[in-house]
Amino acid sequence: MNTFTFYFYELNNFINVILPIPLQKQFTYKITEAEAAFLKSGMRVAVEFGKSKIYTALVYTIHNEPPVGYEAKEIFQILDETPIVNEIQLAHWEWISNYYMCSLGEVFRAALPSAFLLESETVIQQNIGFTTEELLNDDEFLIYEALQHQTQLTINQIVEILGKKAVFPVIKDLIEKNVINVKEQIYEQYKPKLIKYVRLNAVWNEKEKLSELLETLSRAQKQRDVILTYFQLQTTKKPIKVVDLQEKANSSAAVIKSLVDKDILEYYFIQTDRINFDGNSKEIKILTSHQEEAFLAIKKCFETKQVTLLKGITSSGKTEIYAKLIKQQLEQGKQVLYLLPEIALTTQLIERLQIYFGEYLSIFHSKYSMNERVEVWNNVLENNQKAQLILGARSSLFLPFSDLGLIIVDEEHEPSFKQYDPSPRYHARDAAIVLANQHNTKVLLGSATPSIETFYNAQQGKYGFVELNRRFGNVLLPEIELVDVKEKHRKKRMKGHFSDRLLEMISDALKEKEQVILFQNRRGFAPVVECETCGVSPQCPQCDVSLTFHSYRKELRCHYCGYRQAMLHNCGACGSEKLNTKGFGTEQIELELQELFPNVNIGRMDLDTTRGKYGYQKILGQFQAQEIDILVGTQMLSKGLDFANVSLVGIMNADNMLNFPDFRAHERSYQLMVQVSGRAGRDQKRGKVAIQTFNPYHQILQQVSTNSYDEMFKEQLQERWQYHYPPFYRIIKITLRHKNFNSVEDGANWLGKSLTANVKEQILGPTTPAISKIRNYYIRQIIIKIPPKQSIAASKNKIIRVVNAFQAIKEFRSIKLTIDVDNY
DNA sequence: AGCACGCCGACT
DNA sequence: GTCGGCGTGCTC
Repeated sequence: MNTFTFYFYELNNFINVILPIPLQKQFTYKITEAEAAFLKSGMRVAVEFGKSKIYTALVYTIHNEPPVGYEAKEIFQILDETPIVNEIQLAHWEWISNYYMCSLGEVFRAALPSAFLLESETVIQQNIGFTTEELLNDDEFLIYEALQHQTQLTINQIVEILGKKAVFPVIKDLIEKNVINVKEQIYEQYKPKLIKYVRLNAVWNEKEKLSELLETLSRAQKQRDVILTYFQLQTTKKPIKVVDLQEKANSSAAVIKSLVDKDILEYYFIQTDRINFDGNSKEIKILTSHQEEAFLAIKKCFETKQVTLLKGITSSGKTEIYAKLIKQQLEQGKQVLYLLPEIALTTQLIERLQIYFGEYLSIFHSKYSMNERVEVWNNVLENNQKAQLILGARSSLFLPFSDLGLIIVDEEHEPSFKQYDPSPRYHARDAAIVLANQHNTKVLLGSATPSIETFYNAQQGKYGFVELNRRFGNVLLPEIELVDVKEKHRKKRMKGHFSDRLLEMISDALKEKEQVILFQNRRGFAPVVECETCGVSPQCPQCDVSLTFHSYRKELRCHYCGYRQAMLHNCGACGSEKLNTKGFGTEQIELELQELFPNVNIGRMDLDTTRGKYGYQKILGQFQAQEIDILVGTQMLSKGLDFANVSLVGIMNADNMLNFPDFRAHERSYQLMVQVSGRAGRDQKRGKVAIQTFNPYHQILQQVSTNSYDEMFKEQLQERWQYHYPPFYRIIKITLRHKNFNSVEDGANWLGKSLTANVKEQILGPTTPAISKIRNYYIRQIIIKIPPKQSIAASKNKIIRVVNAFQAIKEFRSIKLTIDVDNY
């Protein structure tokens, strides 16, 4: 080695990586010259972090600046041949991290399917053929010896064997000396799916053997049937799946297995993609003149505006317009992202788009398995045709698009586009607009009841605006009737929670063999159980809420922490046996209905009945097949379900949503009621909606019944301005949580004072939220309102400085603090 | 976020 | 006398 190359080697190579942890810092690792030439931004590497942890990190930058103050560690292993994350994504992540005040690592963790992040349970195995034991030092020999008895060792086991913590240098040495390898499957959790096929053993292939074959099976009727079915299927010349054969022959796996055991049949495997479409695609319906008009208007808006809002009432045929826009992009070879709220993804919409775009369409949401998600990711990364159109929930925003032509955000007003719990707390609609900007492409927002912010932006000319006011086939909007429950109570015309008017309407619908949907925005049986004698109701021991009674299992549950206990027989405070229920939920409605209409099939759809991947489909399928006459459910009913035979929608109690303590309660109530109403009367007949309320003169109810979105918007906007809410003021919410009541109290007060002193904005709080304790953590909140025309970025910087000062105080170090930007 | 290091109570 | 509780500080 001459001096020059020696010097060159000393010219160090480093990478900065993103680690999937909530730390703002970047971490620097040392790499070799060869690694520097190979690695690219967006590839994954495994790195040692701390003394005994290995993380999947993402290469961010490659450089030659040695870090000051510490010696950089070397990377452990390179995990990718080519980048799995592209430059646009990285830029987008950076925006999310800045805007939503979280670390890049948190975005990284949320963005990648978990299969791409390796499990920390690292396992080593012995390399076959290593025999030169004399090369090993003591520690290494100990491990080598252990591997003679055990095929694999975990890091913890190695720590035990060696009796010390720093085991990575030893492992590294062993890898270099070719003694061991790190088990591959740790890095690649993704397994391609294998399908089991069956074929005839080659021995029996000749025609004349057939009779001989059947002869040998003359005494096994079932097996004979299978063979005969096999020959039938074989005529199609396609590979025969074991499941298909089993089904067609009306046989069992055991019968086929015994044929395999007799060497008559044999199994073989073909690798398939999990996500496959095998139907026939159809041409998009020709647009009606109104749809065509809207389509052209959208195209026109896109010439000057990056974002366009399509406000189209329920069943105005928005989907067909989307389809035509999508088609144009696909024909140009561009990728399209179609975002939908999670719950809407299980519905007929998928089927419809599948018919139009089957071979282009991939679906991506949280109920898909890890493996399915990796497949979609790879297909998008390689820009494969079958993933050119992505239909997905908010997280599909993070897929590795490289050539996006259009983003559609359908049901734009839906609150579920905002992520609340694990950071990053992003809003998918807003992040989609930024992403589109980075791809230099367009966004179409669609809704029948746009959010106040979006409609305001459209009104201000920031977004393009197109309206579609006619229902497909000119079906009339449902007739909405407000039922005054207070009045009915006074006149004693209530049966349980049903007014005589609603019951009459239900009977009428059932008489016509039509279906009914009843909406109650609360699950369970009765929210609160109260003692008649002393007024005490049972509380959750871990949270500041009353327990909810679920009659099905006769138990009390907490909807915040999942705590459950058996229903009490007498009051825990005074011992009285007079326990009463207050309020009502879906379960109780279902029960009352069963008594009122004993011969009618009733279904219930809420969180409790839709667990599991196909939970929804099952209930909805039954409803579709008209096995269920009345469907009772929570707001999951409101999402894009089209049932031709539903003529009546009943809203059991409009008041509890209107009185919800949130600045959006009125907007949300309006949206929800309009969406639910839209389920009534899809075909020729005009649907009916009954809304039961204690206050029929409430302006929102009036606006719902007269279908006055514009009036609702004007009124709400006025209130937003008056009380300093979005879209005029921006809101950042800080939440503090601690197991100790006094700790949060002190911390929140300190933070509130410091924010007031250092940040000019309106600081509200600290306040105690309506639910002051969850899972034994006491909660305090501080709201920061940023006035219009003030730099949000500057305000955030000031907030960050105060928060850093807060966290530097050791008494407050144990307080869990979350920042939620645009917490609406 | 994890995880190790470090200093005070109930137990073999 | 030790095991283990969770406070505190660091991770390239």
